[in-house]
This record gives sequence, structure tokens and C-alpha cells, in this order.
Amino acid sequence: MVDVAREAGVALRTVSRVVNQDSTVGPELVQRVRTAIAVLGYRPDERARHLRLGVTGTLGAAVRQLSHVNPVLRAVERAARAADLMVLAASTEDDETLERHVVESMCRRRFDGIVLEPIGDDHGYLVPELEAGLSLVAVDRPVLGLDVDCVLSDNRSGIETAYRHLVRHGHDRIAYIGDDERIYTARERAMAFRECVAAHGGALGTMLHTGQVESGRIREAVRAALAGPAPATAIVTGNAQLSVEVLRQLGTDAVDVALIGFDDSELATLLRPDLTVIAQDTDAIGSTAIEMLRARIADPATEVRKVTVPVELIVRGSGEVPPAF
Amino acid sequence: MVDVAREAGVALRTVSRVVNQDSTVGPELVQRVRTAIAVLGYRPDERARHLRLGVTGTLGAAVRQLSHVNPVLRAVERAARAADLMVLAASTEDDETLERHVVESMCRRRFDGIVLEPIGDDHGYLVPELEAGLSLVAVDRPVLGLDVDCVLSDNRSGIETAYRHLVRHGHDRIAYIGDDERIYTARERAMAFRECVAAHGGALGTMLHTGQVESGRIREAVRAALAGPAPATAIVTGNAQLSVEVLRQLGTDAVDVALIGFDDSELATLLRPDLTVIAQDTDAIGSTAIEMLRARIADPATEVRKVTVPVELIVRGSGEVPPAF
DNA sequence: CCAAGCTGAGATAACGTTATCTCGAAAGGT
DNA sequence: ACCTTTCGAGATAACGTTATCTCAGCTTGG
Repeated sequence: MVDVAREAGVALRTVSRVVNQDSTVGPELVQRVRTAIAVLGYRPDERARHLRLGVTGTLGAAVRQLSHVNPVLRAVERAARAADLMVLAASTEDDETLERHVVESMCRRRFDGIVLEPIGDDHGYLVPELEAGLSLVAVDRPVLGLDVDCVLSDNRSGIETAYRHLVRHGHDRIAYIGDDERIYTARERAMAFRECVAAHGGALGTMLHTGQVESGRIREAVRAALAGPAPATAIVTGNAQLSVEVLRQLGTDAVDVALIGFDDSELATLLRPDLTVIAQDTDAIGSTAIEMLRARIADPATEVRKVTVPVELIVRGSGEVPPAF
Repeated sequence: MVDVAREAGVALRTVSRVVNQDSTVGPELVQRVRTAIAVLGYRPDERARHLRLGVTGTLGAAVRQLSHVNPVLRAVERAARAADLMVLAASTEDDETLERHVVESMCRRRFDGIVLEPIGDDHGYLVPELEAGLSLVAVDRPVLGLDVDCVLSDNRSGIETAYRHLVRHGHDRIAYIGDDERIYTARERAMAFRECVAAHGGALGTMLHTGQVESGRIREAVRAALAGPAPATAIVTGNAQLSVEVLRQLGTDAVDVALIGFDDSELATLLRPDLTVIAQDTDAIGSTAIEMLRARIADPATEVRKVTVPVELIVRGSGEVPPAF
């Protein structure tokens, strides 16, 4: 910049004015500075700019896996772009250590705010950051033990809706195959399922299977649910990946068992019959997250909000299969 | 930092030394500084650090869609992490204007290097950045018209392999359904297919369909390929999304037509028969990209390299269906 | 004709780091 | 006892911006 000023024969400050389109610079000087910039190939340095300004115009997104389907992240990017904020994202790989590493990096880079899909139960490392003024919003899962803005799906009512839907279609023995209950959403959904069974006066028996998503385990779970004298006539799956795995295990039996999957996905309409799902409102989650983050950045004293976004049952056929006796 | 120095009763430089674990600080002072840091809640500011240091230890990744399956991006993150570099990613949404916006933002932020999935044919905006010392590596597609490092899959031999495989299984009338040929990879694959047909002395006729991925178009393409007096007995699809769409359109006929898809995907083994695919070596692409980027950052004068990574035929059943006459 | 206001542009001081240089004191060798 | 080395720690000057203050040169109104 100092070179540009010398080349154009103006003061440093004037170059800055031209770069920032300040109107108080005469047209002749603007031209001189412009050509000097072109001649010298000057590129402004945002690091210095952000340092001086205090803000970076950047939001961080720390998500499980960048390279996985994540409609919430897409909505977050869109909403941020509409607000003229840049989103820079990194993966946490569902690893607590890596999450901490990523979030702390973003803090040290003084991102204006962070959208986080939190992992695990211990987020103590966030306390000093929050005290130092970090604006943070958790999506999909809450930050346990800390009073932090968050946007969640209504997992429980999703499960209840699915359960009621199956009951209404005549099912009585409904199984649930879910993810590891150490994960918040998996825990919520499994608990909701237990309550549904209890409310209908049923016994769980072999009707609930949770744990890591792994082919062998899913195979056993499906087999257990469908075996015995009182086999399940319907299955609810805990997330999109599990729907796929369960379908894989069901094979050609898929048409005889009613199935409702948690999470909509592209392949829901690939199968016969098409998959009935509990769909999350990912656009609402993403845009709400950005809206809340912006509010907190604008005024760090804003009251903490915990928003629950409704889910929707999408009827496509697999959930309307009648019970086979 | 200056407050920490005052609190601890030491010089500014000494705080810096403690933060950077410089060994030339006495244990007593280290302790004093540590407690001062804790008391004041001091958080180091990477913006200033990077400004002073010159480098940022950060790579940018500008990809089509963060929130889509992208195994190359995952490999890029892994490889960068192994080299102690942080990757921050943003979506270009397959939009040239947005790509430019994203890349220029990363340049102004002085990222040490950028991994780019380039869009379109005009990357003139990159010229001044490259002259100013930007380290860039293109993945999946080349930067047309510019001499820039890139890592590509061997699209042509992938198509050739698929074609030969089908011929070897007795197929004679093989159709290709591909993506919009304005996209580099789609163009390469379609051209390779045309050459395969020519080399086998066949006529294209209704055997090649390219264009945007859209259900109606795919339906027409599938119908056209399978209609007439000499219908196709085998189909090659141009990418994973097209494999899904084509399968959706084939419906229950899927078992009668041989099918080889470009790109492996999770659902390849969900179907009956499992999908035979041309798989890209995404791990190799990602780690090679990082390796090349690191080499260029270390020495900007490194000769430009264009690497082509082999693809692999994975036989699963759908590509071995014999022709139906 | 002069004080007051406006306008365009320069000088200077931050923003929060780290590299370089300097210096005093302690330690070691002849 | 004196010179040299080593070591710990401070002062100062960058890195590349922008905000604030200043000032010269015009208008403009009474």
C-alpha cells in the first residue's frame, strides 16, 4: 500500500480511501491510484484490515463431516451469504478433540461467530471463549451444561408422529433401530420411542435396538426384531444411514414390513415402495441459526434462545404397508 | 497482551515468549505470565500473528457443494491435517461468480494455498492472483487456459474400461447417459464414449444422451435408449447422481439391463444386483492435491504438474448382466 | 473584506503480534 | 583479576490496514 501511495504520489490514507470507495477523493487522484494499483499488482490484505477493524465478517461452521450430505450446512451458507457474511467450514469428524481444535482455531482467528454441531458431553473448553465474547449457536444438538443458543429439531414429536402413524395403520408390534445413544439425537429419539411403547401399554422386548451403525449389528437387530413368535410388522429407523442399512438387510422382504425413516434423503424415492420419512426442516434450522447468531453478534447481551423446529411426516408408501400376520 | 505484561510485571516480548513456549524464560516468570493470562482471560489473536508472520497456516478449499458427498474433500482435509495445516472450505454452488468471490476472499485473507474445483471456462480473474504468488491446485477439472497444477481422474480410460467390460460380456448396443457437456468431466466422458463406439464400428444413434440432470430428461433418455428395433442392452451412466436417476427410471426393468455407473457411492450395494462402478481414487486425488500444494507453497517456482489418477472398475453384478435379445 | 464553513488530502497513531537488537548479570577459563 | 561466553529479559520496530486529527485552500454570507 505504501508503494502504491509513492507510485501515485499520494498519501497512504488516500490509497485506503480509493480502495474503500470513499467519495472524498478527487477523480484525478482516484485514477492515479487505480493505475498505480494495477501497475504494482497490489492486493489488499484482509488480515490487517480485520485487525484494524476488529471484525472479520466471517462465520465459522464446525460440522461433523463437510463431505457428507448436510442440508443444514447448505442453508447456513445461503443465509449467511444473504447477510453478506462469509462462511468458512471445517470438519470435526465426530471427534471431541478435533472439535475443540477447530473451534479454538476459529476463535483465535476472531471469526465473528461460530455455528457448531456439538459432540459429546463436555464443552468446558468453551467457557473462557464465551466469557471472552464468542458468539456461538449450536445446531442439531445442544451444548450440554452450558447456556448457549441452539436450534434443534423436534426429535421426540418426530418419533411420536411416526409411531402414531404406524398404529393408525394397524400396527401393534413396532420396532425401533437407532444410532448410538451417546449421541444426543439418538438418545432423544430412543427415549421418545420407549415412551411411545409404554404409553401404548406394550413391552419393548426385542423391539428396540440402538448402538453404532455397523452392518453386523444392524443385521442382528433386524433379525431379532423380525424373529420369534411376535415379530415386528413395522420398523422405525433412527436416521438416514440406518434406513439404508435396514433396507439393505431387509432385502426382498422390504415390501412386507412397514418402514418409516428419520431424515429425508435423495434415495427415499428410489425404492419400492418409496420411503415414508420424518423430515427435518433443514432450511428453517439453518436460517434460524444464522439469524440467532447475527442477533448475538449485534448484541452479546441478547437473551439465550433455545429453538425447536417442527418436523414433518412425508407419506410415500413404505409407512403405509399394512401389518402382515 | 500488553495488559498481561503489565499484570505479570514483565515485558510484552516475554508474554509472547511464554505463549510460544520459548524456552528462554525463567520458570518463575512463566508462572507469573500464565496466571496473568488466566486472570485476564487473554486469547491470542491469530490475525495479528499471521500478519506479522506472513503465513497463515491455512488452506482454502473452494468446492461445488460443501454439503454434498465429496470424498476428495475429505481426503484433502485429512492430508492437510497431517501436515498441520487448517483447511477452511466454502461452496461455489457451481456458479462462476460465486467461485470468483470465494477465491478472491481467500486470497485477500492470505490463505497459504487454495484447492479449487474450477467451474466454467474463464478463469482470467486468477491471473493477477497467481502473479501475486497465489498457490493453487485444481482438482477434478483443469483450469482451462491457465498453466496451473491440477489433479484429475482418468475419465477417458474409465469410460473405455466400462465399455470394454460390457463388450466382453456380450453387449453390442451400449448406451451412455451423461451430464451436461459444459462440465469438463461430462465432456471428457462423453467424448471418450463416442470414441469407443466409433472404434467398435458402431453408430451412436439413440445411444448417447447428455444434458442437465433432470428427471424428465433422464426419463426420455432411458426410454429412447431402450426403444426401437435395436434397443440398448447395457447403459453406462456419467456420474453417481445419474446412476440413481437412471435406476429410478428403469424401475423393475433394472434387472434386465446391464448397468455400469461412473463414481462409486454408498448406495451401490443397496440395489439388486449391486451396482458395478468405475470408482475414482478419491484418497489419492486429495492427498496428491495437498502434496502438490505444499510443494508449490514451499517453492513457488516448482514446475507445474498435471497429474492423472487412475480409476478402477469395481465388479458387483449390475455390469455383468448378459444382453437380453 | 473577513469570519465561518466546507472539502479534499496528508500525518500520525493505533490494531496485536513477533524479530531483532541490546543489555545486565552470572558463569567459566586463563 | 579480567576477558569472554551464555542466558534471561527488555525496548523498539516492523507487518498492512483504517480512524482521527490537522490543515490548506476554497466558498459563502453578512
